[in-house]
Amino acid sequence: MGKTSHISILKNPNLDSSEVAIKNGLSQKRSIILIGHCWVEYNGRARSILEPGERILFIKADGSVLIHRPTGYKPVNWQPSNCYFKISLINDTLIITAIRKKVQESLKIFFDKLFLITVMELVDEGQFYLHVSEKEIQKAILTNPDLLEKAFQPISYEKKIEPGFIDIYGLDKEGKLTVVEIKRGRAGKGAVIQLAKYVDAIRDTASRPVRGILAAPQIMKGVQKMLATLNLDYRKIDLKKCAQTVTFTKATKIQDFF
Amino acid sequence: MGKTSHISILKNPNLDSSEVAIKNGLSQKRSIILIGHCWVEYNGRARSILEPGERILFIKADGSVLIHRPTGYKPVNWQPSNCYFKISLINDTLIITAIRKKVQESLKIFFDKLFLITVMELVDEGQFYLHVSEKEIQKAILTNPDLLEKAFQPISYEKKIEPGFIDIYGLDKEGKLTVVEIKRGRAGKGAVIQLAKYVDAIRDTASRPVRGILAAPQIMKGVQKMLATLNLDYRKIDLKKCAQTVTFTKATKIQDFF
DNA sequence: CGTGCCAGGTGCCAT
DNA sequence: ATGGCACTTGGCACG
Repeated sequence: MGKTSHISILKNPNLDSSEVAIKNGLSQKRSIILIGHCWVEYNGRARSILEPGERILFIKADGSVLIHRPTGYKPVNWQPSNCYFKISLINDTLIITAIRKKVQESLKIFFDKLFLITVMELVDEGQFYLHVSEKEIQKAILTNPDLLEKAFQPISYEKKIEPGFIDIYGLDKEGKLTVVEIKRGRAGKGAVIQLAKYVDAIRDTASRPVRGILAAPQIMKGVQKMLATLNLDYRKIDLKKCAQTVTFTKATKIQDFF
Repeated sequence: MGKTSHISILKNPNLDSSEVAIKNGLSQKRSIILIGHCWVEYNGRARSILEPGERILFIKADGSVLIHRPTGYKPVNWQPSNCYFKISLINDTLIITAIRKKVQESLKIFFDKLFLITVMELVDEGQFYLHVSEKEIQKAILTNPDLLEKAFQPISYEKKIEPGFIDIYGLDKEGKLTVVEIKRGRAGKGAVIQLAKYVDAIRDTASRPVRGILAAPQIMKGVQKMLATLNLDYRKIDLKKCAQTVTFTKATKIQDFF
């Protein structure tokens, strides 16, 4: 048993001491990494079976579970946070059951050999910032409407109407009611359909002319024609300019623009 | 430095020896777990910054990368398999860069303190089986059409028409053309819209009566009414029976049914 | 809680 | 590569 500042390690533990270590770790809300030979059963929205092999089991302090094979960036089995655990040792097999009760789901991991147990308490207060999401494009356009179109005037955003939410709602330079649908990637037919629905809905309620703009950095093949048919517009969005417009700080909230 | 069958461990290593251990591990195609204090930059389809904190970095033998914070089932940053690495030690900071060249994306992890390095070679030949996906419901209905409706006769599946693909296409016991849309979970409005589109499309081309069936284990509130309005049917699917119908082997392919 | 929709979505399979 | 769509999707926001 080695111990660093806040990490405990067990090398080649027997299953009895493993059981104790895991139970202690869980009760103390530590994160736990188990490396060993195991097999897995999942039952819930679907069902799965993973045959025996050497894997890494990762249980986080918040009760999320990941099982990783030696390849692939995605876990082979998992359980989102807030599940509770049952640990038992039956017939030389250590059984870890992770249960989620909201959606009746259970994950059972059976270990017959453990190579390494790491129990740790990690301190992580760092903020995570993701830039140029759809929300940030929205924010950028609200901050600087010229990014969309000269003299565009936003009225509101995330406006609720029957089919869903309108990304941005405003007036164009002619003063015509305008519905803007934002896509952060290459916009496809789906985006056009969504926009058309919103335009129709607004036209019904407002009973005056309504423009529809698809705002995206790129559109897929055929989308331009589809837009033309439906009498909708496309405005190319410059992600770099959006990124520059949106401040590099998290502090400014979108609400601050109104 | 401790060593088990195929796991090497370094506790509280200095950055110099860490650099060596990581480079060796990578060149030997091992999986590596680093636990330490780090910050992260991601640049690619989007951009992100993760401020300093204690995390787990997991590099797999196939060149995939995961960075996990102490909470949340998803990695905060990642990189899919087959990326290549650059390791450098600059100003008491160990910098690990994981680069994917297909889609120009890079992930940079900066460590100023490492608590634990684990380098391992995992052997995992076990098969993974997943059951009762939408595909398997489809397979089950094709095998035993009574699971959908008495005397239903499938004609084809994944039939391509203008708006997309029809899950199952066939004749009901009256010989009427029938479009089946399958949902593996609780079907919502979206599923009804999808089904309606397909029914309309088929009606246009076939110019004879067409039935539409929504096949799902459950439907959401209001969907029944929506179906009634659009003159579409709902057939409840019994997932247990589907699971029994579909053999518990991975070998059988859906093509074998035609 | 359900409903809607985005995601660095990912993954699979089709043309 | 591009397109269409499911996913144990997860996650957030909002009525």
